[in-house]
Amino acid sequence: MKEKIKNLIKDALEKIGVEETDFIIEHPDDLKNGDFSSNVAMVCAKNAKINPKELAEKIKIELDKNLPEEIAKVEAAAGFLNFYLSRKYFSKSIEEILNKGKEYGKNELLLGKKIMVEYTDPNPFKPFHIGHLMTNAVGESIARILEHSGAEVARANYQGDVGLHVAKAIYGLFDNEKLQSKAGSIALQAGNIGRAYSRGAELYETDEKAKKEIDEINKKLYVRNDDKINEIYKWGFDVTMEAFEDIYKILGTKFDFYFLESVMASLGEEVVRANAGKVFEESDGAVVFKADKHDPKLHTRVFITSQGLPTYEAKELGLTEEKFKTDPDMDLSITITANEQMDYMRVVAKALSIIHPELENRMKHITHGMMRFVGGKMSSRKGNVVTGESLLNDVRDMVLEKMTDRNFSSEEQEQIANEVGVAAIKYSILKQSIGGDIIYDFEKSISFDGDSGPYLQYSYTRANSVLEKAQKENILPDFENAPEEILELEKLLYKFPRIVARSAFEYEPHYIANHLVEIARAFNSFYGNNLIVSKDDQYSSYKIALTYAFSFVMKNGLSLLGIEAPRKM
RNA sequence: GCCCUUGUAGUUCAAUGGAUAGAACGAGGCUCUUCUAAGGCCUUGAUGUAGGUUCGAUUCCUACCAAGGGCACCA
Repeated sequence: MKEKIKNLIKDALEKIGVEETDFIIEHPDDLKNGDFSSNVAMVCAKNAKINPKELAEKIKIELDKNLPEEIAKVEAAAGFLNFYLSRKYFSKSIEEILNKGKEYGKNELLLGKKIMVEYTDPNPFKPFHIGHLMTNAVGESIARILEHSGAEVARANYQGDVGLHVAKAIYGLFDNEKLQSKAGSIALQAGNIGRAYSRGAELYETDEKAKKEIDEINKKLYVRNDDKINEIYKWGFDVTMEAFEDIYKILGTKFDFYFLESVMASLGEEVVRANAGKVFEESDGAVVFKADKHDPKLHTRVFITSQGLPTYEAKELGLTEEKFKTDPDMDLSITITANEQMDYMRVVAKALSIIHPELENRMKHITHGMMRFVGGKMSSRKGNVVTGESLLNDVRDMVLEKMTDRNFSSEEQEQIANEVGVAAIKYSILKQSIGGDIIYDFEKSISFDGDSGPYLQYSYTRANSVLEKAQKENILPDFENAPEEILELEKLLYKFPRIVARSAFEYEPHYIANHLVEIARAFNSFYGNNLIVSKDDQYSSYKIALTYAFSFVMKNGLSLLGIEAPRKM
């Protein structure tokens, strides 16, 4: 449609004899200004030496001579040209949504592209905290949006199975043997290991003797020569990894690849050694990369310590090579982390682009903001981080409380509560642009009013109830006999595919989240002002078709945010 | 000190260089004998400061101010 309007304007300009300059066709922010608008008169006015308003008027007159049936009217206002689409156009767009169903909203922006997305990255032996929840929500949504744009996406998770944090956890487990109990659920055992880690981390800072022992355990872990440590390591690793899987299941993520730091360490070290003298140089006994030599905005970082151990930077080199080994034709490798890692990822990327120039444009680092807390410094109090699991449980319990007056089996109740809870959390993360920090407010993240995940789900279930009633009363959807007035809901629904494309192009899920709130609001308003299923209403069939269209778009949109759409709640 | 990110209603967020800067929460009022009131309707308020580019700047540029992150052997 956009192209069609553009061509109409081009023809009109030619007929008037005004030279064409670059102009745009866009959806105006406010529906009052039409369905499409163009700035053509303003950008061309200067060359044509006419007042923009006059030029807009002239173009309008020319356009009016030959309007296609999809356009109801053209208006010249404040120098803009506003196009109003016709009833026929909207009826057809509703028909299109119903025909495409699940496929509606897909685009071919990335057709045939192979993309790997790495996200979440929790560390075994450490708690899965809400920061991981945030990366997971962002990563899963971006993965789905890319898939919806035609890409073949592989999901990857990179986990720190070696390092000081493991030694701290193991020290904590030795320190308090109760925490080693193998009784109870996986979640319970993993929780104990998390507590052991917190304890170890605290003692490492405050207790000299503990610090020494933890460093000792760390060395033994590296060479793997202590049976007692190896045994507890294996148990702890298995338990925490399994606990992570349970969380992924609730969150709706399934990874295709798992990369472990212990494996990347030696691979990365090899890469650094192979390029020593060329890319890397020695400095104070360590092997470093002086990125500032290549770009003054970057800085020097250590890749291999003076102790001879590879750092995270070196491991990242190994990781990137491994990722491209899974598929040498991969078009893009995306890594999603918090923005505190931005600067050194740039250094790593610089080193990589020198070693592997062919990969330079095939790597992308997307950063999201940090989780901050409102009303309390939870993060600064050691061992008092909000774990993903506790948050999920709290939210689920709140939902259950709210559901007491509904008639569901306990099984149904459990599932719905989980889906609604995850929606509340994910939406509170994804509703805003991912770059900025998120001020995490527990009360708000589980709020079910207004601008929230459950609000979207609730609108969807309402639509479902309407459709069930329509089936019972045997009224079928139809697009032919539509009311003359074009509803706001229709004007929002047909924009969905463009919103998805923009989200994919910018790697920003919040455009979808915001659009879903708009259509939910429009639907709820429509629902409140109309009896949709009614034998006495000649437009009932059209309204039912519209309700179907809404439910498809809402379900598809929620799915792109990684949120389930329950039929009832 | 240097580099990166961010400054928009009381609060949390929107706004591909365009029209009267949008929502939500909060506060106040109305609204269920109708398809789920987790809803709808109405009222209330903002672009950090100073310049610049432009027909037009929340958006781009410069300086300043403020917040957060990073800057050699942690990740």
